[in-house]
Amino acid sequence: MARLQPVRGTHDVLGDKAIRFRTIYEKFKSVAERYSHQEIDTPIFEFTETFKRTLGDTSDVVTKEMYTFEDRGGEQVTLRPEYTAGIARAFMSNGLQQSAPCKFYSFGPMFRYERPQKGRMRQFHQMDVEILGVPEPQADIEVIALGSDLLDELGIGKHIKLELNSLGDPGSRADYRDALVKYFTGFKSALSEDSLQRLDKNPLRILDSKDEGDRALIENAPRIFEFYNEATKNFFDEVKSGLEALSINYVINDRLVRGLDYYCHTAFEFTTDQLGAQGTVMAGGRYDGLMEMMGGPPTAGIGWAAGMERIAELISEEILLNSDRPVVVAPVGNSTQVVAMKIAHDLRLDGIVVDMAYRGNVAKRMKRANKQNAAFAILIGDDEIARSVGMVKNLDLGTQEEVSLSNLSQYIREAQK
RNA sequence: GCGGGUGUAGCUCAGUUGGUUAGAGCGCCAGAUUGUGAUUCUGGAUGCCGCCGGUUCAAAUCCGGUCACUCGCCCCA
Repeated sequence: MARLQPVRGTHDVLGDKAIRFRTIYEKFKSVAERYSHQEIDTPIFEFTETFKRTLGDTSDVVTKEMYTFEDRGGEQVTLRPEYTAGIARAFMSNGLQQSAPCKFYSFGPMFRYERPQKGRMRQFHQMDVEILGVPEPQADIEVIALGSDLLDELGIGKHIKLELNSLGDPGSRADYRDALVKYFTGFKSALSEDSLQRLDKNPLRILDSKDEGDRALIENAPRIFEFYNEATKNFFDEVKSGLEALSINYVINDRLVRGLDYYCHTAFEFTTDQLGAQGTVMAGGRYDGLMEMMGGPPTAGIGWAAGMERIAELISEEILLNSDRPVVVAPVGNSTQVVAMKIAHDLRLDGIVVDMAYRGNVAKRMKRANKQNAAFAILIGDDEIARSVGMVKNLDLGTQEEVSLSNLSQYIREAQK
């Protein structure tokens, strides 16, 4: 027997969750469009190589988290674990260098083979925003402001803080990396096993180790800002003063890093303490080296991705978008079925949300209406048909009156105001 | 991949030192009320006690394994 279970780490989106998702998406779309971003939808899978190139052969995502398989034509393909690679690829595939700068937004499912946990699924959903072809710090400011506005409009800005850092330009970044390796190599025997691996794979990552022994060493490790050159400093200052001009609060976290080499300058995360171990709600940064690394022309890029499921857990009931309450048409007796269906259809053509009470006696059908959270029930019996009226009952007030069929739509619309 | 917790009705959960027919609330269905819902009253059905094996006269209960969920580590949105 087939297991009537969803695959581990996947979930059905329905009911309250669906409403939350839709609310978040509508706000996201509206805010992104106000920043003049265009919608883009890239395929949910790409050639495996696309992700390997961009994420690096040693990253956890590539080494153990990708859903990779061979298709019938023998191609190695991978369900996307993140957005940026696909969008960068689309940028080049479509020759959009011509129309740069490009500002995109997108929303959809992502896949990572991980052990599920609170706020972490194997199929999850992200909203994503990218600006391609703008090396100026104004893009950094705009992208962060977009994210900040969205969280505010979702009513969760107060629970979330913006952590900000600069990884520097490639020059200062490389200097810092060297200094870190040198420093930690001196304490090799004291480092945790995890950090020991990070030392040659991804030394910057040691900085956010939670191991107590590591933390003591990290305290005295060289700080990234000591290695900022003039260009880096200027860029970062512009970002910071821009955020201040827009009254966007941030805290500097010089332990906030990105492992891969194509990242530079701005790195940021919007985090909360209300989601257990998974505190990051939105994260992004600048990746000016990415396109070149993928084999395209040098193109600046900055963006962020935000986790729908995580945000869905934070937003409160009050901001959820509610849909129109339906009107329920209830035929009385089988002979009225067809006429009732026609009445329902006319109402629908007039833009009214209509459900039908399909079976049972009048009490049953009224019950059905009530369960659908209907505002009105319209009883249609032989008697009503003979006189071209419907018996319209207001289910909130318990009152009812006969309304001529030709006035039904208008009556409902007025009453719903 | 590693460690902790939990699996009993559609949902939330009780179930005594192992003891024979496994419970409650909510929800669901039916009736009171065959042209009037939500309230009220009455009645009904909930079930491989996650799955497999072991111990025992006897297992929802104890033991082992397994699967799932969940929390944390790693990593990330």
